[in-house]
Amino acid sequence: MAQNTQLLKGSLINIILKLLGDNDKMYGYEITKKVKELTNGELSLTEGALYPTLHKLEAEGLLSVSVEHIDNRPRKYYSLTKSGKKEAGCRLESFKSFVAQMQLVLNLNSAIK
Amino acid sequence: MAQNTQLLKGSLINIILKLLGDNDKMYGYEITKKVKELTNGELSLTEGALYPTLHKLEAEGLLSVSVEHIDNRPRKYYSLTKSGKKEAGCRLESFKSFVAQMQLVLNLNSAIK
DNA sequence: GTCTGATACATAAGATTCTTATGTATATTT
DNA sequence: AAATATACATAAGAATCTTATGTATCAGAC
Repeated sequence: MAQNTQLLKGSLINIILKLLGDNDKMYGYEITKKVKELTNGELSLTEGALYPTLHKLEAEGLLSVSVEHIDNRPRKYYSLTKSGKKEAGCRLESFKSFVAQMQLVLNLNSAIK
Repeated sequence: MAQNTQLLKGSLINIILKLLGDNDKMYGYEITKKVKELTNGELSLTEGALYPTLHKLEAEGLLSVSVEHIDNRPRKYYSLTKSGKKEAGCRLESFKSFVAQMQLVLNLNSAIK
């Protein structure tokens, strides 16, 4: 099943920003499920990486939080703030370009490999 | 010119393995130039990251070195070893799949962003 | 003839980001 | 009753990168 662990360096923030750009509010656990679903189980975010990153983005003012209680359990919904939307736009642009550059490099002379 | 610094986490090793898979021997400085050239200056490897990574891959037995002297200056040519070729195949496969998953996630609902 | 920039290597301190391990607590399924 | 899923959280340690610095040679500018 080839789970791509160990391969997320630097992309976690971009994944979060992208999903919140599309969905307008999501909670942490939901994000982990969503990524698994979107990638057919190939990519797994660990909670140990996710939650601190959400806190960091909140501290930076890119995300806002609202807590709701579902089934007697708290959920923290995150949304992009106004400045978060701007920043997300920039960062995703350059991350997309980075990913494109990676494919460029990886797909040269594919005859050889 | 939007230089994508800060975005290379985890991909450096894969870039090295890919280039050495294609070119059979390269030296460090040449690798930095090659990446700049291939990506039209968008991606720059820093030497502070590159050289330690080459040393590490050598220590792991994936690369072999031969020193040549050009213009009275030493060059260390790196090549994939036998086991390096095997490993490179595996790692590049899963890195390619990771990059593909990234594009998958980044290009959903692009209408919204 | 000296200075700048390119070539070519190297290392070290510090920052960032991830993994792994744990912990708490409730709800659902077996 | 126990295991799994839901839902958050933090902390120690590892891995990987940035920035800064260092050495040394060579080519071209001025």
